[in-house]
Parts: sequence; structure tokens; C-alpha cells
Amino acid sequence: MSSPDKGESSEATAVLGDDLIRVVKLLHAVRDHAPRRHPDVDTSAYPLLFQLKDGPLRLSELAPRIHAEVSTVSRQVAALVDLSLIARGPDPDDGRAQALSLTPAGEELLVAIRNGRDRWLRGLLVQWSPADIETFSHHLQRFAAELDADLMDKTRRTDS
Amino acid sequence: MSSPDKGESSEATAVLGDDLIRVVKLLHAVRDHAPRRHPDVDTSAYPLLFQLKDGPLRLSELAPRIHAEVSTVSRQVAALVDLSLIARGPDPDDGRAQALSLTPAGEELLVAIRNGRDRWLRGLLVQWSPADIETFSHHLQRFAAELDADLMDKTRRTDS
DNA sequence: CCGTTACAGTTGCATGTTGCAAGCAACTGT
DNA sequence: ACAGTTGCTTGCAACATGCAACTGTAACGG
Repeated sequence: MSSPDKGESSEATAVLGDDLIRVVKLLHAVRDHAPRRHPDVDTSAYPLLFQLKDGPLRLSELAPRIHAEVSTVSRQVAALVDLSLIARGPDPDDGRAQALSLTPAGEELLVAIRNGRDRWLRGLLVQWSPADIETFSHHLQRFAAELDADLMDKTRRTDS
Repeated sequence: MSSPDKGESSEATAVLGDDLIRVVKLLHAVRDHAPRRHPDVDTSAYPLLFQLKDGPLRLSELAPRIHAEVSTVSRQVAALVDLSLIARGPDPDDGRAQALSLTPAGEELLVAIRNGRDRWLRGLLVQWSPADIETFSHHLQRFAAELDADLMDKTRRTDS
């Protein structure tokens, strides 16, 4: 504590870890102050909407993508269907399954959310140079890829 | 979608936002696969330990730092006291308050957690150049600062 | 010096979310 | 046609959390 051992080259990742956690915590806290785009839609529903952005998905496909249980997602989907934000379509290949897709209202909400977040981020980073933003974005993307691979590895090992 | 409108300078933050959320989600998911350093300590207790790293704190000081209610933290603290990971000391200035501090066992656990996370991160970033890690860390730190300021601003405005 | 108000922390209660397991319906292979 | 599997829903119980009421201590004013 008394002597800052900056000399250790291994320290880099340690401090990175601290900041990583700090950012996660902060983002979580900020989320509670974000303006509501829709009175009845909780932020926990956003990931669902985002996943459906690129086309219909089955429930069983949707659940693992948001790292949640099927039963949980089933309930969340039910709520969003009641709000007419997503629709259950028939799956062409399987009568049991359902093809979940965004309704026009759902897409609209998704755009509103994304725009709002974008506006907020832009305000947050006004003082950043475009190059810095670019680099940060690139690193973040790469980091996400590493995480994804790591997680894939870990889940595969557990499922064995 | 068909035409990649990279020309729009505003697009940069939008994609950054997506990746940001993606990383948060992934980190959350990875957390569940992290090895347990202590059988009875949940990951939700880690923030408490980290906050006490730099010296004793009152409960009322600790709670806002981890963005939680006093009552919740009170229970979490009670659990950790039972495990002898943190200790309640008397506050020199105020008999009602308590000075929470890490016990030796608590510090030991904290070090173990931090080391484990560091090892994991280092493995995750083996293919990154030290320079990239450095830059990423720096940007992350700066981003955390922006977030902090934003959050401070928002909470202050709400409390008014 | 004593009474009143303010503050630190704890606990009871109600609420909301989650995971597991059982159940139902539909598909697949023999 | 039948057995087993798969996709999804729902009942149940456990858990964490926030709010409000409570206990005990300190600070303030007469």
C-alpha cells in the first residue's frame, strides 16, 4: 500500500480489471436514470428486442443469446407480446415452435432506445477525438470477441 | 442495412453503445463461471470487500458507493461479519456508527479474487500487444470518469 | 441538566424475479 | 401406431431487494 509497485508489468491487466468492473457498475447505475422510452417496458426487455432485430428467432434460440433460462425468457416474451411489441408467428418447420419477431411498434421502440442511447453516448464523449472513439470502439469490439470465445469455451466444458 | 453507411460520423457511437452492452452482458455471464475463491461468499459481496480495501468505512458511506440501499448492505455486511471477513469496529467520533474494516482473512480473500481475475484477464488478452492493452485500459479509465461525472450530475438533479 | 429532535443501523413485511421441475402439445424414428 | 424427444408454459419455492417502522445514540435548545 505504501509503495506503489507500478514497476510490475503484470499490473496492467490488474488495473484494467478494476476499471472494467467499475465501468460495469457505473453503467448499471446509470441505467436506472435513463429515461423511459415506453412506460411498461423494463430495461430487462431491451436485450430481447435487440436480438430480434435481425430477424425472427425461436424462443429456444433467443434464451441462450441473452444468457438466461428458457422459462424466464418465456415470461418476458409473454409480457412483450401483450404489449404488442413482439409477435408470435408460426414456425414453418415445427408446429411446436414459434417464430418471434418484432412488430412495427417493437421496431419503433428499438430505434427510439438506440437513438436515445446514442444521443447520450455522444454527449458523454463530446470531448473525445473521433480517433479515440474509433480506437476505443475497436478495442471494445475485440475484447467482446475474446470474452465470447472464453465464455463459449467455459460453457462447452461445463456441458460435457 | 444493405448499404453500410460508414460515412455518417454519428454511427460510431451507436456501434460503440452496442458493443458496450455486449461486453457488460458477457462479463455478467462469465462471472457465473468464475471459480469460487470462498465457498460461502457470493460475487455480490465482492464490491463490499473492494470498497473496504483502502481503509475503514461506515455503513452509511459504504452503501452509496456500491449504489445500493442501506438496508441491503446491512444484511450483506452481517453475512460477511459472520464469516469473519470484515469486522465491525467502533467509530471514534460517533458511538452510533461503526467502522467496517477487512479482517486479515478478508484481505486475503480480496487478494485471491484480484489475482484470479488478473490471471484470467491475462489469459484472455495473450494475443494483445502491451500497447493495445495500455491504450484500452486508458480509454476505459477515461470512460469511467465520464460515466462517473454523468451519474453524479443525474443523481444530483434527482435529489434536488 | 433534561427533553426534544436528528441520525446510524437493524429488522419485519411485501413485492418482484428467478430457477427448477412438472406438464402439455407436437415432432421423429422405428 | 407407439415410444421417446423436443419446444414451450406454468406452478412452486427460494431469494434478493426496497420501504417503513423500530432501537439506540448523539446533538441541540431551553
